[in-house]
Amino acid sequence: MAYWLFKSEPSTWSWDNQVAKGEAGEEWDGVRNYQARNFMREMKLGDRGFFYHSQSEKAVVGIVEVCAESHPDSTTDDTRWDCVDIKAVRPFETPVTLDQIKAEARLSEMVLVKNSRLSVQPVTEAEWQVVCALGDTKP
DNA sequence: GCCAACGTTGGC
DNA sequence: GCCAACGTTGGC
Repeated sequence: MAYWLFKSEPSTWSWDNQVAKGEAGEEWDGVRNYQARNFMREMKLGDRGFFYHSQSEKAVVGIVEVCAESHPDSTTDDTRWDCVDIKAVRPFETPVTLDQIKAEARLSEMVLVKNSRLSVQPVTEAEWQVVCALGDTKP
């Protein structure tokens, strides 16, 4: 199983919106970046991901699961863009802020730190464990 | 609200 | 195929 991170502006699509979709989950559509799309194409059913709020909040707030593998993005006719569906698994007991992540030496190689603009990114298993521990949340 | 970083587009 | 111009993102 692989681990990922999905970034969203809470004013556009928040953790609460995601939770409201329940088990059905929701398309992670609207991504128009090749790197991000390629990562989504690699995702497998059951892969886990962090749900990250960018902009004002800048914190990992929950855990999601891939519930549909890569398929065409329904918000465009452009065949270049694919996306996956994700569903909420559980919220973080304590959101883990970008500041905390930056302050943690074991997370210095995270894509979130290295390339802050990439909206869908891979997370290593070691990083996954550290962030979950910081958030007092079961991996 | 600003600005730096980065990705994409389009002209050559 | 290169590179300048432009648009967008996201941290501060």
